[in-house]
Amino acid sequence: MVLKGAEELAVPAEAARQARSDARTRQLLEAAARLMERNGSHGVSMQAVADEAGVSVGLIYRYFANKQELVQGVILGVLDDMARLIPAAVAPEADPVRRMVAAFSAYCGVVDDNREAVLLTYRESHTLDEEGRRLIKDLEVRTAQPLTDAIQEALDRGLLMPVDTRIFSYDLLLIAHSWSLKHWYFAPRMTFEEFVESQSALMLATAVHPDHRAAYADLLGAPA
Amino acid sequence: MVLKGAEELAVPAEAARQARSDARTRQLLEAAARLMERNGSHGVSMQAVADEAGVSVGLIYRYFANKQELVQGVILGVLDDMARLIPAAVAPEADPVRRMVAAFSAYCGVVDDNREAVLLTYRESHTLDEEGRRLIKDLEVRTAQPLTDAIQEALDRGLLMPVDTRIFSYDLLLIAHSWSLKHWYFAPRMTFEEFVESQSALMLATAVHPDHRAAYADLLGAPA
DNA sequence: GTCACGAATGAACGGATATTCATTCTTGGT
DNA sequence: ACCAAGAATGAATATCCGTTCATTCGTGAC
Repeated sequence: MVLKGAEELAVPAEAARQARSDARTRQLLEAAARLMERNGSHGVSMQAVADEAGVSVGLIYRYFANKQELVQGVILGVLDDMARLIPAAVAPEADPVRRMVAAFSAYCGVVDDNREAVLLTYRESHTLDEEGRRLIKDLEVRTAQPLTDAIQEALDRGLLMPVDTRIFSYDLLLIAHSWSLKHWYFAPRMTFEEFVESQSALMLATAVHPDHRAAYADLLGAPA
Repeated sequence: MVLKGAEELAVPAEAARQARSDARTRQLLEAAARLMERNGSHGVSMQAVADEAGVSVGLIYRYFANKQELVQGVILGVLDDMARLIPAAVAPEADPVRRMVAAFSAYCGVVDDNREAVLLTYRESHTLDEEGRRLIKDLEVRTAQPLTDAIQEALDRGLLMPVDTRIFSYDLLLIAHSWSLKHWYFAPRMTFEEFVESQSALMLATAVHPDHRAAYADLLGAPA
C-alpha cells in the first residue's frame, strides 16, 4: 500500500480543489435529479442536464464516466438522503410501540417530501449494473432498520401480536412508499396527514396485543 | 348515429379479415411484451419487436400508429389479464374471512406468474399519455374489487377489527405486488408459498377480531 | 508578469433507431 | 385465369443523443 496521507496533507490547496470538485458534483447531480424526476433517465439528454446545470456537456464527463454513472449517482443520492433522514427523524420515544409509530411517520414524511424521487428509484433501478443494484438494496434495507428495531423491541416486550419482524417491517416500508407509488389512489381520498394517521391506526388496531391496546388509545383514531 | 350493422353483416369476408387482424395485433403485443418485460420499453427497438414476432418493421405501423401506442397496448394487456384472472381465481369460499384470504392468495399467485409484467407496469406507466394512465388506474382498482368485497363483508359481520376498507384492501394489493417489486428482498428469505402463508397469517393474526380468531386457527401458522 | 496546469467549452463524430414509402406479394372474388 | 385491394416488406431517411477531444479560459505559484 502506498503512503499518500503525508503528500495530501502537505498540499493545502488540495483541499480547496477537492471542495470545488465536490460542489460541482453536487450541482450536476441536483440538476440531473430535477430533470429525471420529471421525465425518467431516458427522457433526459446529457445536453439537457448540462443546460439545467448551466455548464457544457463535456464537463459532465469530467465528473462522471458516462450517463449510467450519472443516473446511478442520482438514485444513490436519493436513497442516501433517506438513509440519513429517516433514522434522524425517529423521535427518541421511550415506548417501543410509540417509537414504531414515530419511525413509520418519519418514513412517510420523507417519502412525501421526495415523492418524485421515490418513484425514480422504482423506475430506474433496473438500468443500473449489478454493483449499483447491490448498493441500492443495501441502502433501502438500512432505511428500514429503525422500524425493524422498534418492532423487534415491542415484540420482545410482548406488546405486539406474534408477527414475523422481517415481513412486518418491510410491509410497513412498502406502505410508506405507497404514498408515492399509489399517490393517484390515496391523494384524492385523503390528505397526507390522514394517510399517516389511518395507516398508523390500522397498524396499531391490528398488531398491538389486546392486553396493551388501552395504553395507545390516543393513537387509534375514532373507530369506523 | 350511423347504421353500420347491416353493412357489416352483409360482408361475410369482413369477419375473417377482422379475425386475422386481431390475431396479428395479439401476436405483436405478445412479442413486444416478451421483450419489454426483460429490457423495458426503451431497451427494445421496433426492429427487435418485428424480429421477435417474425415480421417486418413496417408491418407494426399498420397495427400501431407509433411506438408509444405499442407500449400502451402491452401494459394495458398485462393489466387486462390481471383484471380478468384475479376475480376468476377467487375461490367460491362461503366464509368472508376465508374468501378474503383466498382472494389475497389468488392475487399473489397471479403476481408470481407475471412477475416481470407487474414490474413493467410500475416502470413504464409514466410513458403513457393521460388517457392511458386513466385506463391503468381503472383496471388496477378493478383488480382489487374481490379483495375489497370480501373485506367489507367480513367487516359487516363483525369478524374483523374496525379498519378502513379502502386502505386495508389497497395495502393488501400492494403487499401482493411486493412479491414482484421486492422480490430481491423476499425471495432469498422465503419461498413463494411461505410468503403467501406468512402474509396471510400476519393479516389474520392482526386483523381478525379476537372473538373469532379461534375459528381460523388452521390459517395461522405456528406462532413465532 | 508569466507560466503551468487543471477546468471548461462545444463542435464534430458515430451509432442507434423511430418512421416512411415505393415496391412486391397474397388472397378472395369473378 | 385474372384482377383489384389489402397485407407485408425492408431499404432509405431524418433525427436524436452519448461521447470525444482539440482548443480556450481561469487561477494560483513564483
